[in-house]
Amino acid sequence: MITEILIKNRFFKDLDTPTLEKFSSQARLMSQPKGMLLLSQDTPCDSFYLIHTGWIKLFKQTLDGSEAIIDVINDTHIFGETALFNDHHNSFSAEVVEPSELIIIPIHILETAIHDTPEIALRMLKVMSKHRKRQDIELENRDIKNAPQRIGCFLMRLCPYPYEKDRITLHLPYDKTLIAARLGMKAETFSRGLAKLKEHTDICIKGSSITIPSLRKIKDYTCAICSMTYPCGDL
Amino acid sequence: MITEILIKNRFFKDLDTPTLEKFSSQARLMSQPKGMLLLSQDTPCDSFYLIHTGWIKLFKQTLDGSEAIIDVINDTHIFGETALFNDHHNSFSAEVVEPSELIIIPIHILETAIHDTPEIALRMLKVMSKHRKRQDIELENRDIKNAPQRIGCFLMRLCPYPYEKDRITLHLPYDKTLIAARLGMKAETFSRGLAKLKEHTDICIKGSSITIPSLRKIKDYTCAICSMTYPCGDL
DNA sequence: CGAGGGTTTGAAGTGCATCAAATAGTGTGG
DNA sequence: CCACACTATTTGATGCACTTCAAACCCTCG
Repeated sequence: MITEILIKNRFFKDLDTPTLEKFSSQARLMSQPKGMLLLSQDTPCDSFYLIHTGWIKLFKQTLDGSEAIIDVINDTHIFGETALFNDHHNSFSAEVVEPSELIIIPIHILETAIHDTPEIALRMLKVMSKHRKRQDIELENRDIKNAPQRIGCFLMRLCPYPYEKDRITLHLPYDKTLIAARLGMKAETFSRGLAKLKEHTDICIKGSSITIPSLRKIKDYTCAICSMTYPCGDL
Repeated sequence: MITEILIKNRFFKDLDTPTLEKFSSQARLMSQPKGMLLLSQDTPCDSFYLIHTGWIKLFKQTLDGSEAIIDVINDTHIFGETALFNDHHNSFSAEVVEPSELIIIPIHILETAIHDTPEIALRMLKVMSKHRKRQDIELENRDIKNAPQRIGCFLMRLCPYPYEKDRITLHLPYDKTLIAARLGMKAETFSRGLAKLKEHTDICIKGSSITIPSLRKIKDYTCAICSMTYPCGDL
């Protein structure tokens, strides 16, 4: 079961059997309800996680009690592995925001695998490289896109690939309040921004499900000022 | 000469001689004037750079002609290495913003070294991990700090370590316009923000040199809402 | 059905951007 | 060494996007 999940993931796919075995033998699959805190910023941590299903919020807590969202990630993503290069601490917290099934693996397995198996080190580099690109885009988005445009970008990235088909219906994967925070705005701004996006692109909003009659209109409105060329690809 | 520069850098220090030799034999030291474009976004690139002296701006160009600053980096930093995991392209451009001495190394050297030398892969991971932390903090800063606070944070990180000494005079490493962009604000906002910071912390501004009578005041004003604990360390 | 959180809406405030113009600073050629 | 040209920076006035505060609405779940 666990092995099956692992080999479907880019990071573990097509590894030689002994290496894969090292991970799978120590991995545990677990279900976690909404609200569960998995990592606590600056606290020692000796495991990392692979998301099988669900959504996880990564965030930083500040001295005055507020929080800054770093990312909200779902299946195929790994998190907590940064502790490896940070004295077994993570510089952020992680919380379940939608019921999730996670694979938890002792980080020392990853540590020795990186040292002993060049292929693992290489894959780790690819993971980090992808993350870097993701964060670069996020910074750019905050810099140059306004609220409705960031929302449009968010919606487009939720659309199943290939994007070509018209009339896509999707439903928001987690609370609007959290989407707002993820996009660096307040819940009220998100609400109003979505309304403005509707004016421009004829999307239809019913609670948490959204119907997009024309992706091209969203693209014209959202991507015109971006450095990425549509489609943005998997990030 | 080149070897001496390399071994002073965290990434190349204490490597075994043959490995170091592979890099140094193919490395070239060059001086580049302000304004020189070193990397162009989405253009094939087969070298990466180590900054010896000077400052380099990494940025993304958007379809409508504006640009978003990803980072502005100086000595000991590496850039362009991301092409390795991106089909020999970089997803950003790089420009010299202060006269710089750079070491340029063919990226295939790095590529084979990563594959053949576990130690190199490991160091690469550390570099990327550090970069990740840097970007996470940047995102947080944009989220929760206002303009004067981001300026304060920027100034504090310019201060020589250890920070304890009072009455530090430093001078801004590059144009105020660029610092503004780096901090995600306009030049006018930077100017006014610096003035506001002065009200709160008694810093003294003379052109591009700034005297800080009390680091504690800046810290109180700037770091109170941050997730990092002062001092922020080397990032 | 009712409590409590998520979401929307309205009104008012704030911070930053924009536009415009003045000032300071820098490098150039004479 | 000076005057000019050009850029960087500052300052002022105004506008807009987003936030804040407050209240209503809605939805879900016990």
